[in-house]
Amino acid sequence: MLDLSSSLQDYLEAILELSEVNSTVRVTDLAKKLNIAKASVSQSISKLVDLNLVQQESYGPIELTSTGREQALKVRRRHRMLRKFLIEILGVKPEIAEKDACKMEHSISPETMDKLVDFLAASEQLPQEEPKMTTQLSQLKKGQTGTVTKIEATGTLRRRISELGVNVGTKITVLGVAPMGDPMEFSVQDYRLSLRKDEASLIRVEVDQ
Amino acid sequence: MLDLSSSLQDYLEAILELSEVNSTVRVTDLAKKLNIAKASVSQSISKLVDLNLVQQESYGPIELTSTGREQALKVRRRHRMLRKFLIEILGVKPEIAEKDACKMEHSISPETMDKLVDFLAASEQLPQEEPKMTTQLSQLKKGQTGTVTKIEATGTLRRRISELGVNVGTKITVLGVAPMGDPMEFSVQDYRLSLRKDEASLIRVEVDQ
DNA sequence: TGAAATTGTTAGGTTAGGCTAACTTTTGAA
DNA sequence: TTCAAAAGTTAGCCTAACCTAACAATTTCA
Repeated sequence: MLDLSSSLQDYLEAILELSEVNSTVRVTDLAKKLNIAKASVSQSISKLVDLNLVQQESYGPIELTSTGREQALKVRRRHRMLRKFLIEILGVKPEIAEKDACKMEHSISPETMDKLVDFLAASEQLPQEEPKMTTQLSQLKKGQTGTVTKIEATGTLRRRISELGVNVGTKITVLGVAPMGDPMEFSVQDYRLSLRKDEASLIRVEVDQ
Repeated sequence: MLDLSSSLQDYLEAILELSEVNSTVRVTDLAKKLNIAKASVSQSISKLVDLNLVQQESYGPIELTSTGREQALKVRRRHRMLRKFLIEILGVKPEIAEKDACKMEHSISPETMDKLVDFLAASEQLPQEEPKMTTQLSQLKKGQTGTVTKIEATGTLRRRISELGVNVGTKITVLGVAPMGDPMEFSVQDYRLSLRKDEASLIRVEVDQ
């Protein structure tokens, strides 16, 4: 694992986020998202290109390399875990949790992160309530919101889903379905997310209301 | 509350720590503790002097002003709380907890810190075991270790004791007693601490072993 | 299709927080 | 009491990450 500065990690994470919403990621998008001057973004991107984490031809769009994507996913995973912890365990307000997670993600060691994940897992097991009626996420209609009760995917897909911020307890809303019924577009914790229908069918949710 | 950079906060905290162990704090001590070149320390101290947080005549020892001391105590309180949280709640190893707390203390918002303190307080109340035999901390002999069960001090003194890192559950060891029986010298969480005998008598402990 | 608007880059500057080397002041031991 | 070692300061430099201003490339659309 490379030793990236916090700032560069933030760039990677932002590129990842944007690439899931927009078809191309451009300097201007990043500048707006991170609230940094275009010129500064441009310079930082050059650094990331030198590090082989990002590809960009002059004046062209920005794309993560596979190493870059890997790094970005790790960063985001930490970010989301931390936020989840702050919100669900400590009861910090979401806006503040978001900001703090953003800053803390850079100072927390892998060991502590692991313990934090353990703690989250343990606390999720505790409240054993009566079984609820659940459906596949893919069954929800546009506009409906559900709370994830179980992730039936395994292996890489399970990990990926988790990295995308979808975990037991997460609220997820259907934003829309593509013309052919696939993929589906969701909103999770303020992020947009696309999943293929067969992927969504491996996530069980309890429909809200 | 001033808006100090993390680095300057670290200096303040280190000065406070050193001032409790040494009679005077010098540039060299700080340089060694923080692992930073003397020249850099010297410069940073000038900044702190400009900010009225530290007093120093040229070539003389370093002393916190009252504002500086206040700031330093706040920083240390956050540091210790975080470390305590990492160790006691998450079960992170002390060495790692120490390092992480050091870095995280600068990125955590007051709101989150409050929640964290609440959480610690709540988790301390849960395990209600049978009452134990306790004594006043002032009754311990040199070399004995006790676990704090109650702090009977109130108001400012109570706050001060807590800021010094002494809280319910804290292990505290008697390092020695001054010739006249006062003050007493303790070791708490790797720090040295002096308390007057009458202050120590307001802390109840359960003797270890 | 070509000028205006948008997007991206370059040049040059700032600040914080480090560093080394060279200097000055203080201290303490012969 | 004097002078070498230790302690502290100053000068000058570096890097990361930001900035603005000016310039270059690319789109867009009239």
